[in-house]
Amino acid sequence: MKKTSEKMRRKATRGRTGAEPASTRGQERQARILKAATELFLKGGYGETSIDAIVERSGGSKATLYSYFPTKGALFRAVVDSVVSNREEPELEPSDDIRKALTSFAEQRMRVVFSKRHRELLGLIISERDRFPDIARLYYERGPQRSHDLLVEYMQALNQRNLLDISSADESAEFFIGMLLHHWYIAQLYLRPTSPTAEERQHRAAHVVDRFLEAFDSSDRKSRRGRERGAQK
Amino acid sequence: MKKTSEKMRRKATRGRTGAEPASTRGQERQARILKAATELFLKGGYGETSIDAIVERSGGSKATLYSYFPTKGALFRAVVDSVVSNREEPELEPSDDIRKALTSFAEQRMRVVFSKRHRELLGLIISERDRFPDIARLYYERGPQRSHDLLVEYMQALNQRNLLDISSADESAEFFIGMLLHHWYIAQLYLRPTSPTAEERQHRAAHVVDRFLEAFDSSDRKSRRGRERGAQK
DNA sequence: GTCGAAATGTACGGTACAGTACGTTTTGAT
DNA sequence: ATCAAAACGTACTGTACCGTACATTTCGAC
Repeated sequence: MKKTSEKMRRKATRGRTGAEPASTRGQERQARILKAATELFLKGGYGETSIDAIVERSGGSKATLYSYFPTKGALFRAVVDSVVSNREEPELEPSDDIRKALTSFAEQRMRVVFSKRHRELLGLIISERDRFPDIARLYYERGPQRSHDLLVEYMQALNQRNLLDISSADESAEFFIGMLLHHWYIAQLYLRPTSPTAEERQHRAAHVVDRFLEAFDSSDRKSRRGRERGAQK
Repeated sequence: MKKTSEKMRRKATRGRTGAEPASTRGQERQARILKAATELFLKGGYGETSIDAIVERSGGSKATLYSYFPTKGALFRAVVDSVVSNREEPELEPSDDIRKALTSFAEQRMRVVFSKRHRELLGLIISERDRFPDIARLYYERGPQRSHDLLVEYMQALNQRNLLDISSADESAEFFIGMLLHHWYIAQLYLRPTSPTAEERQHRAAHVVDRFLEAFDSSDRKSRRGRERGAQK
């Protein structure tokens, strides 16, 4: 056992901590594994995706995989965690132009929720809900919950300034999002649908905002009734 | 061999066909197996439920099971098929009292959709959507689709008689159901929630119908605005 | 180029499970 | 009581797969 100073220096510069990948090489390996696992898990689910398949796709070896992720479940957690965390955050520009703000929010939500990636993610999370309930909860809080809270906050602010006529901001937000998403959401869950086009999303966003304001905005009431009348199936 | 008349009569009444279970005994065995399989599949999912477990619970033997259901997948199909087919059908009493009709419809839908049985069924169907896409489609058509169509039909009728002011019955129905179900539906999917109580369901049904009529019923407009004002969180 | 750590490949242990084979027991009609 | 069909139970086959062991190769810093 010799203590050569070079090695000690090297070790010192790295600042490695037990868990985290030390070198660039390690990071790269780990990333490759995570990527392969993500693709396979999203496509095939947990039970149907074998470690061997992940190893083969990642190009690495089984032992390496297990040196980074102690178990299949841990790898799964890491995958879903990264996917959930790297998703587009819900945003709501708190403009005074209510129609514009709501429409933009609506379109953004639909773009995210009805994307291919999200569709795969949903199936995965629901399928493994019993095995990994904490993951399902994490998703719920970062996704639907967060989006809901954002909308509630905005509506409460508007309500206090009498720009909106709402008895319960909570319920109004639920209604708005329900109108917007529900129908396509279940189709997405049970059929294997194609995502709506940008046009369809815009169309729907506009209609939902119209109806919503019609029911909730006292000043705006009955204004655009004529315009809507013609151009719908 | 004596031919006593009683027995011949009995056999004649049976009318056995090749596939179908001949005797009472067979029917009973099959039913026991199906029941056990239903319970286990609904609770644990497809992959997690083993044939041996089903056999054990049904009290029968493996060979018997395989004599009725050629494969695990076939048994699963039979299970989901029976559960889906024996569900409560969506109903809509086409009364002229719009509020009453919609409210009753709404409460019925929620009672079904947020029942424990239905919650389990959803998870199962979504989880195995890739393995059994036809089953998912069957469920969708008999459940959400059917309920939607029913509502559309009703709304179109009302619209033609100018009792409702709707540009697209399709869209209106989507909005109504979305307002009604979406929020709790999602919670049910991602968390492991308790079903809403009868009171909560009534409360929500009333609110949804109110808001809906406010946005869509030209005659009813602005009538109950004051009443709603107080008693909401 | 040298050396140690990281990565690889392969093979294996252990286990869980779908489906089959077959000898034995139960059932229910005559 | 008798007899055939149905049900049973147990053991077995084959397979898929998680996780480990280990001997060998590659990499990257000096």
